[in-house]
Amino acid sequence: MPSRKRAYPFVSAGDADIARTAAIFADPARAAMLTTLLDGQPHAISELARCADIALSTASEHVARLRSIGYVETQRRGRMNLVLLVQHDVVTAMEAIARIAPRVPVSSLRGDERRRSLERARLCYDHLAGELGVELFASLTRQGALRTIAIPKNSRKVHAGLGAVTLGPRAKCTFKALDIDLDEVRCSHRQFATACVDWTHGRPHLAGALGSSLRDRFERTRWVERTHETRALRITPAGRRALARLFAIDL
Amino acid sequence: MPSRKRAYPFVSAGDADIARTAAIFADPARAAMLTTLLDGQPHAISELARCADIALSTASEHVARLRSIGYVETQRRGRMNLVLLVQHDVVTAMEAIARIAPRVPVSSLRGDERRRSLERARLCYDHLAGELGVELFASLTRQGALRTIAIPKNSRKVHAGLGAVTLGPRAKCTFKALDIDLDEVRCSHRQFATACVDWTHGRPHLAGALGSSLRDRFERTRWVERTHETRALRITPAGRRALARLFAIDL
DNA sequence: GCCACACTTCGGCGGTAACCGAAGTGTGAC
DNA sequence: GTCACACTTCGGTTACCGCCGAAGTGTGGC
Repeated sequence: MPSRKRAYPFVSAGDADIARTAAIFADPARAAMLTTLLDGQPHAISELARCADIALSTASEHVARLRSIGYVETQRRGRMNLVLLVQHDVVTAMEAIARIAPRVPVSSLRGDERRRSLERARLCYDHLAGELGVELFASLTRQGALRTIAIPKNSRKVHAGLGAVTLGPRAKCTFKALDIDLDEVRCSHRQFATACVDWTHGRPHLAGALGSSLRDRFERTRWVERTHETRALRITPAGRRALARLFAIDL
Repeated sequence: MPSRKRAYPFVSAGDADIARTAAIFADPARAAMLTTLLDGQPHAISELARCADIALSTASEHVARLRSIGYVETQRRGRMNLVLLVQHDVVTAMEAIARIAPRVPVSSLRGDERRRSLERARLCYDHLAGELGVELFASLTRQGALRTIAIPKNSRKVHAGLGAVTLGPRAKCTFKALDIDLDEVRCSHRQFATACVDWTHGRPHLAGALGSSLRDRFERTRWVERTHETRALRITPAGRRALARLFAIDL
């Protein structure tokens, strides 16, 4: 962060003000609040304060700032003030930053019930992760809906050993059956489909716009349900049946 | 930036450390240096210092930090120390941040020679912009190599009035003729193809991995040449001929 | 009316980190 | 050797901004 307001150097005239924007995400508390908001649901400010482990007054100030730049909108519900993420490109930016970010060491949740439910099925930003996400990715690849492209040998940097993800020959059919309109997904300005390595299983799950749509589909049809204030997901009986029928997955 | 080292809140355990990573980009000087480095060329530290308008000693410190986290590598050349961007996902992150960033007001370069050459042809991060970039985008769309998808009416947010960009029916043929391997381009982890609105012309030019490849092709064959220490590009006579022949463009 | 609760605003504190100049290191030219 | 030059390291300064608690506002319940 600048220690002094500087004149902007020539190179950035007419360009985007990257520094000022990155500063929004550069605070742990704000980043935690935004991460919570990535799920697309409205959250009370007090809840965001708890997520970020800061005083309510501080959280309120952060929300005011995020609102002033148009990232979130707030809506009074009784005496609560619900916060909703409305600038969807924020998701893209956070995903891109996350790709080059080191992982926060996971130490606090060892061996208990909570950890097991997170390993089973959870949200990773706004897409499905955990065993559920990993198995879905594998199934979609098996049935030819997704294709992973091997990295060419002359590539300079190998990103966690993963190639790119594109649609396979059966994509249209598979996603149509899931009521997902691929053209509409493409219209989101974020990375269309990408693989994200799961910290619980070390195998890839589907991220990007397509991953988000898939998660949306799973939630709308109540194949999975949110659990209170964690990112763990509960797979419903209907979800279990759908997984077996459509993806040959038995968790 | 944190004013105090905080315990990371629960929500981010196992997740990426977004705040610490965003902090790298959150300083105007570092952002300017990185923007300069986006062109993929090696730059001397003194040059970066000039770009960012800071003391050499400060620039040296920034480079040391960027090197310690693996974003750049340095290589001694005589008494100079050349800096090269090696973590390519940094480009993606900066592009994603730039998309949601306000523009730096462009005031200092009105009406002079420099401005005109920037309007003609220049780099926007690592792809072609200015009249050249805008006309190329239009030509590629005309000949069916690119296709822009209209935004569906129910979309919540319109991003600068632009839909997504995908390949058109003639893509394979057109890009093969340019010696661009689409599968290889797909392997980069960044957004495959996207439209970026040009600040000089208000019309889109091609960004993303494909835009970068195109720029690379134009440079390798010397259709365009860098000018010293600005992002303006000079179109060579060979480039002019190629533009007329392959794209029916006459600048 | 009264209280409880969710949030907002304000004042003041404190620590991080960006900055610079000066001194130190290493390379190249002569 | 001597000087010039590109960079590195160090010490000290400064200012931004994230933080909190306290006081203020507005809504809902009784």
